[in-house]
Amino acid sequence: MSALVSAALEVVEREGLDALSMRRLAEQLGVQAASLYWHVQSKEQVLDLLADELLDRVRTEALPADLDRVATGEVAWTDALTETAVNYRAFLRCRRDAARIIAGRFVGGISLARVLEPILGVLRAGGLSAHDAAYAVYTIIVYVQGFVLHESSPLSASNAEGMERSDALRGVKAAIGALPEDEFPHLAESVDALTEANLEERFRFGLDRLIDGLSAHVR
Amino acid sequence: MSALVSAALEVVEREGLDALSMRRLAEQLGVQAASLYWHVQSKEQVLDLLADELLDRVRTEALPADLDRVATGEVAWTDALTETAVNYRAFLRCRRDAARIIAGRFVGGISLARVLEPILGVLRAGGLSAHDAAYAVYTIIVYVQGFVLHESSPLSASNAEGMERSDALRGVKAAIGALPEDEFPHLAESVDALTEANLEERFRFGLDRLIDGLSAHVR
DNA sequence: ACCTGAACACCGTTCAAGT
DNA sequence: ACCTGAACACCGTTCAAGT
Repeated sequence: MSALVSAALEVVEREGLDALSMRRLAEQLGVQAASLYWHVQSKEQVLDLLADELLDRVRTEALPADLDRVATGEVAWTDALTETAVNYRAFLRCRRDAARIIAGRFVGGISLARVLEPILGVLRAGGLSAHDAAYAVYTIIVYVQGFVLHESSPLSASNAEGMERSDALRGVKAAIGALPEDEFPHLAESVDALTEANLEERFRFGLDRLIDGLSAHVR
Repeated sequence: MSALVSAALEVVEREGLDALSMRRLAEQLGVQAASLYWHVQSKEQVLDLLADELLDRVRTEALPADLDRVATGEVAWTDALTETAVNYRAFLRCRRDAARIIAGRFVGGISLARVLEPILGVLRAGGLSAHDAAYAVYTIIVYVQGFVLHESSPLSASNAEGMERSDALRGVKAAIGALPEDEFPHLAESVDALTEANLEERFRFGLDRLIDGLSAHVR
């Protein structure tokens, strides 16, 4: 990994993606901002390199080790797929702003290929056609990235001025509670589930439904 | 709708979200940038207002008119849900940068409540518990937003220099084709489905699997 | 081959001052 | 109640010039 990418990664990890400017990145490298343009074409390209590096870490850190044991019948393909998605979410959650960096752009490089290949293998072993496996892996990725993007998105400025996320959610809950119940009967019933702070269960619910649906599609 | 919000919406529609600066917005209103801060606390708040306005339009423009005919048994809940998701995607696709604006922040206001209420009604009529209906609507929203975010995301700077999206995809396809086939056998089989330019069918595939899974969960 | 200094055309935000 | 002018501390990017 180039010094530039590792410096960029360090800035993002310590100060967040919004703090990553060409000037800040140059400072991290002990160099002037203008110098970066000898190594790189634009800030966009820095973000591409960052996304590619993160994708590489997805492969080494988030892909379960036993994906190849699906083809041998030792592991159920639905379980392998679930574990992959759960690990991917965990990865995106723990590396600062990783979801924003990866989801915001489409880098069709070798790193993506290396991530997709084993997952496609799991789906093929599960009995999906090459066509459906492509669609399925895309769907899973979109769901996981969309979920993490949502759960780590800033709350609206109005209800988030330096607040804890859970406090802000309590505010939303209170606001829903104050709505006329005859106009919003279903919302009133579902408010607790909608404003839970722990999204673990919610993630699993959607993922399980999705994989159930894929499983039913094979039969 | 306030003049400020409608001006902001106009700038976004004509020049894109990236062109929306406080200075550009002020110009649109025939005023100095500093003046905006009498009406609004920050740019963040402008984006919140924008998201809220768009959510209001989701309700009036994207929610199917016959959602209440699910409760009477005239319309199948799965069909109503599918139509809602399809319409929502179409809405996000046709209003410039709407996905980025809405997905990027969580505005727990009345506009969101008005969107969620009828969808929750559909799910409740379909037999889901209040708890599961909450999870299900969240899952659908995450999937649709994640999908549109992905399909309208910029391609990496390296393969998108002023290129058409379809040309860039052809480039990705060629790159995958050049990979050693013994190392990437599944990718080689799935490359066509992965690099299709038309995402209509792909969207429906994931959505159908998801709603199938929800449907199976009820029984 | 790699870096600097200086500049250009921008940002979001604040604040005293105006009407 | 609403707006301006000027300023502050930033941006990404270019380019001649340095070593």
